[in-house]
Amino acid sequence: MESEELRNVGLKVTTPRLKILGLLENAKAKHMTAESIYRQLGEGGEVIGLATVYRALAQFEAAGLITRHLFEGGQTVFELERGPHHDHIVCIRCGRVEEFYDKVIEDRQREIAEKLGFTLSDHALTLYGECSPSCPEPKR
Amino acid sequence: MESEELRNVGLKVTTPRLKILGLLENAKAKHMTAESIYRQLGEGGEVIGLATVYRALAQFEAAGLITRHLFEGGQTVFELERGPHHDHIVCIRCGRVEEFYDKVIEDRQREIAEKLGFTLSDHALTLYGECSPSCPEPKR
DNA sequence: ATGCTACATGATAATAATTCTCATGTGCAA
DNA sequence: TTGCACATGAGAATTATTATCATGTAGCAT
Repeated sequence: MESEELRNVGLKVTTPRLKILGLLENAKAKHMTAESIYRQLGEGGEVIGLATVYRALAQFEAAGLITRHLFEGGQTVFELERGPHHDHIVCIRCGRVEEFYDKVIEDRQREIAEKLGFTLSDHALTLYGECSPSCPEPKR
Repeated sequence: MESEELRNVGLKVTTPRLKILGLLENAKAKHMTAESIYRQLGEGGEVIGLATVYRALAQFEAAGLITRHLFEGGQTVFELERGPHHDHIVCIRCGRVEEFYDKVIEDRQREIAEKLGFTLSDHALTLYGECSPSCPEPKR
């Protein structure tokens, strides 16, 4: 249960945190902005302060429960850290996000960092393109 | 000459644009923020409105003269589009930026996009790590 | 169960980064 | 050289995010 997750990372189990975690688990969209989380909770009758949403997301990220992605266009999105690591490909027209994992790339990254004398701690790889020749306009 | 570059992409040759392009070419730091460009020009006696800096950078980017990178920590940096394509590795402690190019990764990206039905138009790959075990704190 | 205390929350102010507005200035083609 | 579309600068406006602070509460110790 979600309460467990919170306790495990040393965070108090509070209603706002449970709501936010719950939404991230059940929402149709896997990648959400702080704003969209705030809005959807509000629409669902769960009014939670925007500041609390930001705080919770920051804590979840620090605890490793979620990941933050800085996609182009200034949209900062959060995603539940579940399952294996993966990177993203974003459609520049409709905004659709697909995930992928490529062992070759992962390995090369580590090698490259090492060769340059860096201790790799993280990486951000996002591809951008059109998801189909007839992709419609953004939904924004 | 820089005037050429501007004319070639259909932009009028103006003093602010030349100054900004010139700074990007000669500055010690290869990756600069709008703010740092504004500040350095000001210190050099070339006072140019901050809004103009932002405008010029946006136009240069649209014209393909420069590239915009969204590194973690909220810093948006610009870099002259010169020489071959490359990606970056950023030190999470001191902020140092190194560049690298890896054909294997580049090729895989194209293959992955294709496999997912996307037409690749761009990508962002940035590695994060510590540049040395004894790296000092940020310089900010 | 009750109280205590550290931590959490919400409303709002504050910041930071970037974009917009608009009156004025200017590159450059005719 | 002149006209006009485009450029500029100063500051207002927006957007995204973080800080402040008075008040509420989870959860441990009674």
